[in-house]
Amino acid sequence: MKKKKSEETRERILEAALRVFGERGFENATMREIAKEAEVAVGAAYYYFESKDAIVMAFYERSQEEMRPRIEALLDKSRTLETRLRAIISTKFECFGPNRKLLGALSAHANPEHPLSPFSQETAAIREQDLSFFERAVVESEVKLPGNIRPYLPRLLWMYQMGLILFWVYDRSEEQARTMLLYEKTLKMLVVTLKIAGVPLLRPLHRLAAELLAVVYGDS
Amino acid sequence: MKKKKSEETRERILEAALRVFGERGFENATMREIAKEAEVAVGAAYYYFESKDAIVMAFYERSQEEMRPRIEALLDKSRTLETRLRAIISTKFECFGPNRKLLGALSAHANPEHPLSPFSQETAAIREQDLSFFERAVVESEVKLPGNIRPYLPRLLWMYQMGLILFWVYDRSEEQARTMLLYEKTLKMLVVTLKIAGVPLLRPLHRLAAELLAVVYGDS
DNA sequence: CTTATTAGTTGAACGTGTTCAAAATATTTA
DNA sequence: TAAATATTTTGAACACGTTCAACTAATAAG
Repeated sequence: MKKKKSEETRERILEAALRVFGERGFENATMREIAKEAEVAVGAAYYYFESKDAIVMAFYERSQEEMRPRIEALLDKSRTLETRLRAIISTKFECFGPNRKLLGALSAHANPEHPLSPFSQETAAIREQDLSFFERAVVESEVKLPGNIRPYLPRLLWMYQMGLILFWVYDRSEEQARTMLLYEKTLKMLVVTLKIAGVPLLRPLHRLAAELLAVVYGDS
Repeated sequence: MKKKKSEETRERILEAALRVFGERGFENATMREIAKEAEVAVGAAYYYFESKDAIVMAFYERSQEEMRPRIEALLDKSRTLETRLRAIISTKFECFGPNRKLLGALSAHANPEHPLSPFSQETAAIREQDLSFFERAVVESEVKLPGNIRPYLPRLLWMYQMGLILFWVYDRSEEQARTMLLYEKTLKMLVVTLKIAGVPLLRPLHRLAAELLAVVYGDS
């Protein structure tokens, strides 16, 4: 017995839940059906997971664990900012792919006070780790940016990613083709923008941008 | 009897609901309590409103009706893009002010398939009218912008507004001071950006931006 | 005025997520 | 091994949003 039996039960419930979510969607899936599918009583599901939402949280966490090594490996191989960003974001698309619809039923939660929101206290740990990928991508690249803006770049890129994922989640086009176009074009724009960011013409924007970022992210 | 009695009942339920939402928050407010507060049976609330969400929808609609004349009057008086934008957005802040917290409980819905989402089919009418304000603001201003980007400007500004409102809704700072700073600084950046948008240096960005917008907003 | 039709109102009942006291099972202690 | 303790499992019960058949009040038709 390598794994504790309770660990197996937990896993069985999580798998059952993802199956039912996939069939019915998050809202229409009932805890009773999930329990039935996992061959346990309703109460058992609540013994392992605090709530229906918490099951999804567990899914997030498991996904993050799966993606981390893949992303780290790709980051090791990549040199430019562009390829680094591709490494991170493409991996997300791939790993979340099978559960894209589930994500859609969830991202109903932009509310930072909602436990499932990517901006909430509860998801802080995951978010911070994710941020560290962008920190690496930036630090290990040769991006020239005013010193008062540069510290915010990782967080900006993270936000950019979140927006892209949100678009993707609700993208109804074949194979999410629209998201992919968006992905290509915005990434190119990003690169061009960073390239010309140092031009004197844009100086007045720099000060404003720095002040703006200080407001948004506190004075840290 | 100027107003039909049923109209009064509907109004009474709506007011009661907003009171209870204000006290308890949207999630914690129960239909039973709202009905009690309005001195009707639960069923009556459902006779006038399709669901708990629908009550909020009615609130949206009523707010829009209130704001329209105010915004139109301000637009008549304003000449520059900046003051026009201020007219629209400041009015929102003022009108939604008393119910800011309620909005927070709701904007949990970024999901365009959720009826209450500002991106959903159900809110299309309201959204389109709102968009028309930005169309006016743009058309009646002297903004120089490449022809392939200009058509999208109203929608971009609308999005900018939505982002600002979202930030505001979750702004926990005293008097929402952070949002106000964000408001000032982003607006200034917007103006500066539009002013220098015609510079040749930025030519490569124009093509990318136009393609990008075509992807996002279809080919309309 | 009487009757028929429509508009408004009621509250019990349904299925939901969630709780919890009790039971069953596994583990530790003596 | 036997008893005590901890872990896991159970499903009835709760409060919620919502539905709906039955009822009452208002209005229209004859």
